[in-house]
Amino acid sequence: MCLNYNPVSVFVDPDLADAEKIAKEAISQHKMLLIAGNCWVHYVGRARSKLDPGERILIVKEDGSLLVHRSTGYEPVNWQPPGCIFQTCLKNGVLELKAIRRKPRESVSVFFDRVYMISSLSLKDPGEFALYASEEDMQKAILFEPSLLEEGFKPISYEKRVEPGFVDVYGLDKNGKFVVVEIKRRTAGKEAVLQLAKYLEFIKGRVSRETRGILAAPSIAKDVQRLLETLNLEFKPLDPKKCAEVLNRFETIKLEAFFKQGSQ
Amino acid sequence: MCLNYNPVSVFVDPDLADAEKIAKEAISQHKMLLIAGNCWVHYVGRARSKLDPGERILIVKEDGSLLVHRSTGYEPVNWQPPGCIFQTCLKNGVLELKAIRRKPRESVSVFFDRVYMISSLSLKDPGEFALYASEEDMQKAILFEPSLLEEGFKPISYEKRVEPGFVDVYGLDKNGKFVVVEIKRRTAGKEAVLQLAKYLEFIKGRVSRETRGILAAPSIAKDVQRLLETLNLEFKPLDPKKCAEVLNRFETIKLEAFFKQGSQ
DNA sequence: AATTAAATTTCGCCT
DNA sequence: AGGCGAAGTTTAATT
Repeated sequence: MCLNYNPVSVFVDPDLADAEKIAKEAISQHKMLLIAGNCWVHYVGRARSKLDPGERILIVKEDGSLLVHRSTGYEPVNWQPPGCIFQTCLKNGVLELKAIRRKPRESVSVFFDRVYMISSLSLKDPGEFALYASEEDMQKAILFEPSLLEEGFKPISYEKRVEPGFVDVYGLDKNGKFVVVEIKRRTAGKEAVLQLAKYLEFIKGRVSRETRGILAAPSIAKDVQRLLETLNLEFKPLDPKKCAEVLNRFETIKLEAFFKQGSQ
Repeated sequence: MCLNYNPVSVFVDPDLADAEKIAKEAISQHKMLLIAGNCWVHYVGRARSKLDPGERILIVKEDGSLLVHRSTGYEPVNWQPPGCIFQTCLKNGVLELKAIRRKPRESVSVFFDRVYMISSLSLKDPGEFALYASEEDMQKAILFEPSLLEEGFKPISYEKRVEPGFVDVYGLDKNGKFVVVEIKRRTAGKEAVLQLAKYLEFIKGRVSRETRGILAAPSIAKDVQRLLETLNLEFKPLDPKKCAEVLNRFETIKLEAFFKQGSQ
């Protein structure tokens, strides 16, 4: 009835007393808790709701958030945001799991009379989430659509090896000057400016033409902007959302080209 | 490594080939699919996103919706609304699960290199979900706050047994007339009107005072309204949300009274 | 902390 | 099916 493996423990068809023990332990140890069973739900707070009995999935996350999912629908039928306090109570053959929140004062109670499966999970999740575009995507977008950087820009190469590291994008402006581009996905900090300065220094020593250094990022702090200007570098606002639109457009074009080719 | 019980099958530490088989089967049979494992996610569509590797929960529901949940946060990090088409692909030790939607054209791909647990579930869920107030709650709200029905209304009893069934609420109006109230949670239909008429007919035969029949519901269809008027009955708009506010207020009052009592 | 604006908003009601 | 408005909206950014 029980299986353990690395970050997960699964119990199938536990009695409600065992289920309560497992749930209590998972919650107190800040593990993710997952229950499949027959339940009904009461919510009182900003609004109020009742969910009549049925088989559903309950998730309690490490941060004290709660989700009740039915077998259909993208949205949870009931939920509670992070930071809840939890109580469990086993009485008359019913296991109650209550998630309480203050500010606003509200609570969700889930009542189980059957638990088919209960699982506690310790999930390690260091992965970064990048909406619209990662730094790599922003680089790709500039290569697809160089005018994102400035009118007349012509990329020559990317991820170019220079002594201190790799130059994100490297090219010529409309006047034939060499341009070194450093891309940041978030508000550019001092490090980004210094990095760009280093790369430019290296390039200057190896090229006879005039050079420019451009820092492309969604935004830049005022004091960092001053440093940038002191070092004779430039800032270009680059919106990840705009980059995503460019990438989607080009991928669609590539896709259409593929279908055209395929149909001939 | 595998446990079966009634509506759920759970597989712990399956190899990716088994996981693919289980996933394919669950999806084709319109069962709910649940995977815990190490994964990364790409989304392209209205927007675009990348999620770097980490341990997460994937849910595919019967209706073809998809959810990727991290260990924290109330919202899914990636998702796809109901009605998706699914593809799976096992290649180079990576299991890809792709959910495609048209209109708008978008797709979410989840790549697993480790599956800790995979489960398919056949959940039966007939339970009704009532936001704000169930019919019973609306009845309770009128008893707490009779002016919800009309100014001067005085409830006498509720769930009163009459020959054809049970009268929801029963009382006197400000002029001393008997009032029979029929409550519906949704737009009132013909049945509700006929039911109220039946109850009122029964009451009329047993009471010497004048009587009124009031149908309380969020709304009523035009043709049903005509029938209602023909039968000399009345309609009173009753908003479940307003009822919920009343109930919350009274529960708070009851709670405060309880605490006052407790502290003395 | 409070206010405002955006969201892969979603969802329901109406035409 | 498309458009509008509300949501237990939520969430992030800004004052």
